[in-house]
Amino acid sequence: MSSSATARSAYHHGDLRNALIRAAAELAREGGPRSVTIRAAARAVGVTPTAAYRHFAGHEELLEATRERAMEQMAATMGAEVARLPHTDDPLRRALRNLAAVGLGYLNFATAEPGLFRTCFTGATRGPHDSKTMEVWTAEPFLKAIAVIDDLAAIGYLPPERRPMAEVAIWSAVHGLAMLFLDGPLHDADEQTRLLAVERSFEVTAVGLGGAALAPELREDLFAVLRDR
Amino acid sequence: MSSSATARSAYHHGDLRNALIRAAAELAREGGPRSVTIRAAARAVGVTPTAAYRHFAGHEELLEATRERAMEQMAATMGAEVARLPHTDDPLRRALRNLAAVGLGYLNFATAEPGLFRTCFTGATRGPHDSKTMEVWTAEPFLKAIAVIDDLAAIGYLPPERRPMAEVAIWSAVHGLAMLFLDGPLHDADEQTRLLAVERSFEVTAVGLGGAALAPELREDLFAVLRDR
DNA sequence: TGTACATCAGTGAACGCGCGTTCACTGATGTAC
DNA sequence: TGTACATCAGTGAACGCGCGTTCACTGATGTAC
Repeated sequence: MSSSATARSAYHHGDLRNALIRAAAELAREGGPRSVTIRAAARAVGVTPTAAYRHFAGHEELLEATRERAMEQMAATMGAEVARLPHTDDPLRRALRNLAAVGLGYLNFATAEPGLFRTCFTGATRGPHDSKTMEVWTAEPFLKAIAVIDDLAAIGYLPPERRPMAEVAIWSAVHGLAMLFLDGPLHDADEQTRLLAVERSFEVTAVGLGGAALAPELREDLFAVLRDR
Repeated sequence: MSSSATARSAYHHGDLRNALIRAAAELAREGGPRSVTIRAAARAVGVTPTAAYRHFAGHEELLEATRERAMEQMAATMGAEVARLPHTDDPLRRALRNLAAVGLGYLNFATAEPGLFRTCFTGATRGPHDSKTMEVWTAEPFLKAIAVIDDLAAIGYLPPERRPMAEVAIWSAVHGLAMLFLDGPLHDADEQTRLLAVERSFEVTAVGLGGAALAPELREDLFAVLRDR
């Protein structure tokens, strides 16, 4: 019985580290990264602050674990958006739909979970040469985006001379849009205005990458993906 | 003598409100918006924290004044970048150069003064219907950008059906790029990589807005603006 | 021109807050014999 | 199978910190007469 996860004694929690991370993520969800404190997390779990120091070196380590958890949830949202895409045999259409879905998932996560979204981008860069910095690109959400871009390159939509920094252009557009929704002038915009902003941003990016206007029929197909949130 | 600004008594400061804002801006410059506190600003000026309450209702009001000051400095950086543009009679070239210069000024400010840059986007949105929200668009930096876009529309580069949300697309691209430099994977990138990122982002946005590839000669002219930081 | 006095702009001390972190400790667990 | 004991994972109290804010106060200023 003592080894059972459900019937643990009150004194020995049994899974305190994960419980603290979960509590911290909930704090982040409600109040952003600033709300993530050792004391608050311990309080939520019903444990003494000191107990947390058995599992984390300090506050920063708890925050980092919370950040990773938030990243995972963001990747899941993005993945879900891609997964519900209708099937098509047209590789260009598929690649562009994927691009739209990935970006849409990013935006949906940002607006649905602003606290977690902000936590994703907190304390990522510490000292001048912290290894965390480059990790951002290797986090799951970004790997998803890069895979889509590779597809666009593979089918020739993105010619080799325009391949470099394509991820930067795409991520900038999407992340900047998210900031406009969260902290900027689009904060109180209605659904229609936001949709228009998403459509135009996506079109500008897609056209800018491809180098020519989208075929009207393709354009409509992609807008349909964006509308179907 | 008592009315002289230089020979004020030690007891009566004479310009404490502005002195506190200046001190707060310096704190923001060094440590971002989180470093802006009433106590620290008062300390820097050499005055009791209580004295600040003669000039500000509380901490939030000081932070807001600091934010406005940071915005002004950002607008000045952008304006300087536009001002040093070489003259040309070609209206399209001029409009696109202006766009490049405005964006470049934004990026230069972000990388040169990250603390102030972050302060610009802090606490901008309070409650659900705070009037501050919409003010972001009417702040000087954004008015500069909108004026440039209006020029692009006036000369026909931006046809009416693509005019809506053009400022969103542009601001997103530039702001997102700034975030990549500040907190993202481009944080430790060398000058050449950053320049490439700026060039590609600018090109993608310009092409996406215009709907067709840039003439090679025009493209080179704009890249020259970006290189000449 | 001189002076009484209202007003203005500061001081100094204190409050309560939540935080990160450390200390000596104790109850629970599981293993060696 | 039973028990002594090392180890593990918590408790409870306390520390110092900087913060926002308030209180009763006092020194400086300038204006009415």
